[in-house]
Amino acid sequence: MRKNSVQEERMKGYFIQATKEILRGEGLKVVSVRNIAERAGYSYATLYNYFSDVNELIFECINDFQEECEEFIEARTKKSERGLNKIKDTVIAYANFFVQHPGIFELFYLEKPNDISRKQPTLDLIYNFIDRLTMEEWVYCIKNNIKKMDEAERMKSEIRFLLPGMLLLYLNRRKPESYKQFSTELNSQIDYILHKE
Amino acid sequence: MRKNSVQEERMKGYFIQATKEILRGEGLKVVSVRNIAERAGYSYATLYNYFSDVNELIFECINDFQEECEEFIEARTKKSERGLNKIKDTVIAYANFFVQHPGIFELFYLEKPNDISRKQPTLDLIYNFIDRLTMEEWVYCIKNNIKKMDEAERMKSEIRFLLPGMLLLYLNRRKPESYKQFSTELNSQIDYILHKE
DNA sequence: TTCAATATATTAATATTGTTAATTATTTAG
DNA sequence: CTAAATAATTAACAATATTAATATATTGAA
Repeated sequence: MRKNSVQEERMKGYFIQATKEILRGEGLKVVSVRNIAERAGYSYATLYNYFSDVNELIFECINDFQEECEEFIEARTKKSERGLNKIKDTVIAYANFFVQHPGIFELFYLEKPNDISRKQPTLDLIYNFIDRLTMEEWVYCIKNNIKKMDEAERMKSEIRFLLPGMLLLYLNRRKPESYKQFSTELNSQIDYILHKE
Repeated sequence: MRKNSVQEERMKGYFIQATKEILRGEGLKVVSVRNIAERAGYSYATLYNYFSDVNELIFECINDFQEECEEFIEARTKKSERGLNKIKDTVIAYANFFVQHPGIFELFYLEKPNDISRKQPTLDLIYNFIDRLTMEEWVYCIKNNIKKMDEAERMKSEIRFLLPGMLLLYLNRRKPESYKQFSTELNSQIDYILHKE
């Protein structure tokens, strides 16, 4: 048996890479076993030597995309003033990442795993993602008495639901219809959430 | 040509009825042309004499389901105290409707129409649904000086995004994991949105 | 009423999907 | 260098949506 050899990991990587390219470019509906395999340079059946099914492969992309998203956000919030400002910028950058990559939004929030229980750790990662991204700044806010602990928790919750809600309606339902409107609405929602006390 | 005869509408109704049954029961992934046609008592190809494709048929169910949802909510808010209380009860009933019918949630928020522009009126209906359901009470609140107009608008916006956000995470990502937690979280979110001034 | 014209429904066929089985090619051990 | 193990490919299957070809009703006029 080969079992977790470097070659196996390399092969998996080829398929994951191919899947990621399709997701980033054409989106979830274009992802297919034959499509992935062709892009990876292998036969479609070969894929099944490395993944139990196509759904497992698709979900393996989530980790990579989270890193990518994190880098995207970091690059856009490096110069942000610490505290609430940085939190706001992070949330906006987060939304913009998915607006630019709707296929990745589909993967994160819409696609259902075949076996939801086996994928729960991944689903946890998604759920806690925005919390993780803003955690440092929340700690900063509390330490500097900008917000109290329970206020911060409240706000984190609101943001946790606001983001997927707005993105779902905008990306999947064209509501609001223009990016400009979406952006304005998001801005106003965040300001409101963060500034009330 | 038959063009919009009563018979044509009746035939359409059979297929819509069948689709609705499947959506309500097994959910979107079980909906298929052959499945629908069998339940309607016709051949699968017959369906194409009445709908351009299966996606159009699926979207035709939305109107019916909105009525159904409305009745569901009315039955559960009839005795609610007017004003903010009734708004809160409406929002909770709205969420519960979709928790009980996750297939209808998929249809309303997740399924993408083939031609999004042709279906925009339907998407508008979905987007404005919760606003429509609560409109009367908001008017009441403003008239009785319980809330100011701009406050009310703000709150409507928040609810408009909160609901799909929470439902998406709960129904599609099992977050939070239990209905009890979901319910508690929703309650707390609504209280917070409605009571701050 | 009967026969053509029309309208409607059905079966057959096509092109995709995911997945598994059977087969071929390649690598590895002795 | 051959035999065994491993890996990759082609073939095949079942299910999907949709279209084309065919069969069956229905209708309107003689």
